[in-house]
Amino acid sequence: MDCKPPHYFCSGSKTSLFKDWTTLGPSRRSDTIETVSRDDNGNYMADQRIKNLSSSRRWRVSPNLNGGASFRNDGKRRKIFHDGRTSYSRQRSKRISPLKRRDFFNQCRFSGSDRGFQLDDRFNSAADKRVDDDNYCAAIRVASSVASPHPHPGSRDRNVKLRIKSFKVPELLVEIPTTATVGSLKRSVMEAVTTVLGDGLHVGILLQGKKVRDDSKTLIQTGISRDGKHRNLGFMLEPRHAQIKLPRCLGEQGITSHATSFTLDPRTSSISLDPPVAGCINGAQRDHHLVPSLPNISASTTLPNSQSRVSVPAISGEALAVVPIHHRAGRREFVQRRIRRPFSVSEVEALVQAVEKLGTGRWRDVKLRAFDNAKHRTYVDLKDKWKTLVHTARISPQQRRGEPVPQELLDRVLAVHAYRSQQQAKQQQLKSGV
DNA sequence: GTTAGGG
DNA sequence: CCCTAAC
Repeated sequence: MDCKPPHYFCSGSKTSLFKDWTTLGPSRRSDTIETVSRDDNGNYMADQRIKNLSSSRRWRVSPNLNGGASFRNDGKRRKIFHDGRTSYSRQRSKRISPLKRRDFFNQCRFSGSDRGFQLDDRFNSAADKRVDDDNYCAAIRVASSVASPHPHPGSRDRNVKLRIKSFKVPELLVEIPTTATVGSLKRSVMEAVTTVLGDGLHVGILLQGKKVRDDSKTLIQTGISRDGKHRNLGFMLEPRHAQIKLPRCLGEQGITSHATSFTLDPRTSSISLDPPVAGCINGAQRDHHLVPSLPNISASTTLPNSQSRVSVPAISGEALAVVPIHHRAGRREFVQRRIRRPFSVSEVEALVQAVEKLGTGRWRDVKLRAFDNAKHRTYVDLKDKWKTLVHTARISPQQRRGEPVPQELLDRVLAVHAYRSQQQAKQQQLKSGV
């Protein structure tokens, strides 16, 4: 019935995916391990807390509470969302509060000392470089040098030192309604990127043009050895799925459930590597769990009238570092604000009537009496609505917004409120006065 | 789980 | 609508 807003493919500038990184931990020379996250305005900032990607991601939405694009992976939550939020308050009570969210993210934060280690391109052995992309987080590090400061004596011929000079991630397509805000566009792109980096990618290794598929092989067995003949060794970020659909809910301005999807371009780019060089590593990292880290996206928000895309091209780093995240299944989890659903006049009528009968302060009963079938109205909502009704009734009609509430109803609101206030005042006097 | 009130 | 102290 309602016309579906057109969708634009939004184009991003071909800027580096991994710029604006800052030093995260002790590093030597100019090589740094860097993390990227965003500030309160949703901008991505370096060296702040990382919102981690959770393998057990249950439902994901925009962190911006006002109607950001969103999607969720959790069937339970989705069910609730689609069936009218049955028992919403229960659900809500289980959500992560902002503080909890902060705590959650803090657990995922990269630290320069204990958590953030630097593989420094030195692999202890083939087996040690066991990159389980589901459990590991790799941060790209721009390095000016690959020189190993502490070469491990006697291990030179058992280790291979790799320097990744460039890194590309697959192209992203972000589809978003034209009625979405720029902010939600940004969030959509972020969601797409984090999803891809979270569990939509895995690392592939290309050796002399051939994919190395057997993870159990050692580097020597595979041919990635010390002889320095493998200039064409490459790492790839490969889409785990050729296409990832992200059901989204844009809670903005009546955009409620436009399916937005982004498509992963299956094309991948390889990482060029310098010839292997003997090196060493100080072990102890083999059990760290890593997942791809969050790159900085600087996609332009211009909306061309034709299809284009958010392109997430390449970084121009020179080395790769791997940074662990303690959080095992550490994935991010956003909380979405409920979509705004203004009370209709009939709802106001029902509310006023119920409050006239039950009075204020029995919102659960009011809910049961007048809104038992309105699953999206909690008793807190009713309490809040009453509060705004009282306020609305007190201000001038010119100041009121939204669908006009009949003055008759507002008069009743004031009458009930005055009566209840009076009762309450008497109670107070009884309590303190005697 | 509800209520009440600030955000 | 959200959040949460207080009950």
